[in-house]
Amino acid sequence: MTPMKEDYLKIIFELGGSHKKVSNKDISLGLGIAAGSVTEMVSKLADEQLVIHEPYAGISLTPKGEKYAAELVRKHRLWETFLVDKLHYNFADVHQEAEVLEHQTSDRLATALDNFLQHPKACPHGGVIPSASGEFPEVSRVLLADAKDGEKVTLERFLDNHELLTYLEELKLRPGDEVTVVRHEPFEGPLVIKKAGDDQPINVSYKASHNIFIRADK
Amino acid sequence: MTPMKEDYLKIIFELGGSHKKVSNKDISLGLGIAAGSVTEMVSKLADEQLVIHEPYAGISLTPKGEKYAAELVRKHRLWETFLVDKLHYNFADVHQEAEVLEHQTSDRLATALDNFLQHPKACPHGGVIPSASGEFPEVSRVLLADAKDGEKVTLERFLDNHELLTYLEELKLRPGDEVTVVRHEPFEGPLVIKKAGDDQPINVSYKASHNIFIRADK
DNA sequence: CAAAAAAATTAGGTTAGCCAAAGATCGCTT
DNA sequence: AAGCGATCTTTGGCTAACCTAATTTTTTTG
Repeated sequence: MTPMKEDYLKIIFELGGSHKKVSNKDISLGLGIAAGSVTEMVSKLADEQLVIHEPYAGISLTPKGEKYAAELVRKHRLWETFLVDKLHYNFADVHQEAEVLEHQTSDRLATALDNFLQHPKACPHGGVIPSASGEFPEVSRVLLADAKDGEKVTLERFLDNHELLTYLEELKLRPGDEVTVVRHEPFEGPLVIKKAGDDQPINVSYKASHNIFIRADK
Repeated sequence: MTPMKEDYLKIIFELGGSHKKVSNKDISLGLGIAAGSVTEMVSKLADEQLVIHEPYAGISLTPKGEKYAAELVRKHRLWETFLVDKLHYNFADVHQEAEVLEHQTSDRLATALDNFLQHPKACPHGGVIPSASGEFPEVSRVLLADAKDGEKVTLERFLDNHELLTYLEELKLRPGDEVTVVRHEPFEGPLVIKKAGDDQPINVSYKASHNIFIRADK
């Protein structure tokens, strides 16, 4: 298994999990790799029984592929937690470091890290950390962008992207925050929200609102 | 810079430092790569001014190459220290993990690790950790094997080899230990030593005594 | 000191992963 | 239901590292 194959598995996992099929284009855009190259790599992963590829229809992980991807996500998020909790990195900056370390992390090292960090449940931007055997609880796939005006929701998880996290750090938004959706501005304009207990509304860019997952407050 | 180029720099550093020229064959054997491939890679490194290659004569590091190699050694040894001190790895097992992590370690991460570890001077088996700028003090090249009977010395550094380190761990010997040499058994027999404050003598195999560097106690 | 042995270099070929561009397929809109 | 645009696959080509085999240079030795 090479780092690039691992990146493909991870992005399929993140974009679709086991349920949803992912398109070639999603992967192409997500990894910044030409569509033709994606087709080629996906067919290699299919040969290894890690994904199922139905040409023109979509790509999804096999159970084996999903387990592998979850272990990678686990390693990634353990590193992020380490960097923030122990090395005092700021939470927007950990992704790049973790992105390369995850590919070089043995299972033994992941276990040792997990012990050292005292078995964290989630990484700094809200992603659940899968177990050593690749199990992970169901997670929200509902976008902030899709919340109705007036709805009250909790921010669960931010996509792990440097610009996004920097932006959200500036807006003082963190996983776990409770917010009320005020309105959706037209023409891909910002989403206006209010943090619980806060008077000032916050404008969240259209793009950012598609990179934040929420859980509806009961 | 790719991981493989880094491995070439490191082995040239370890086999020859700045003083000695290293042969194509040394590198070929050390990395397990065919001689022809070594020639090819060395000429790329020469293009980048990291090594000087005089065909048929030998290969040596430029100051730039030496600095780069020392930074890699620094990263390697910081990881080893982390694994032993924080993750409670046993000191014979850290080399392989560090070997891969070192290539994925940004300068920023190395600095953060160094702070977290409180600026260790040496790795778990006694190797000096170069500074962030690639400087490193002169190091003992005196073998335990060459100490005189009755001499009192400090163990400074063990070669980074898994079998050796496992053996020394069983003997409960560590860098920094003060020992008195009792006698050299003949016919490549063991070296008998006593640890300071210990009554039991310890037998150190002939071969191991040639892989341990010492500093004479004043 | 020439011939054989050893070491290094050059040459030709492979694989993994990438790209751009051409060609195939799908599906939406009219 | 037909065409057009979007998406996907195929094709041909590139680069980094590797290999083996052939050749060249250096060193050793009879």
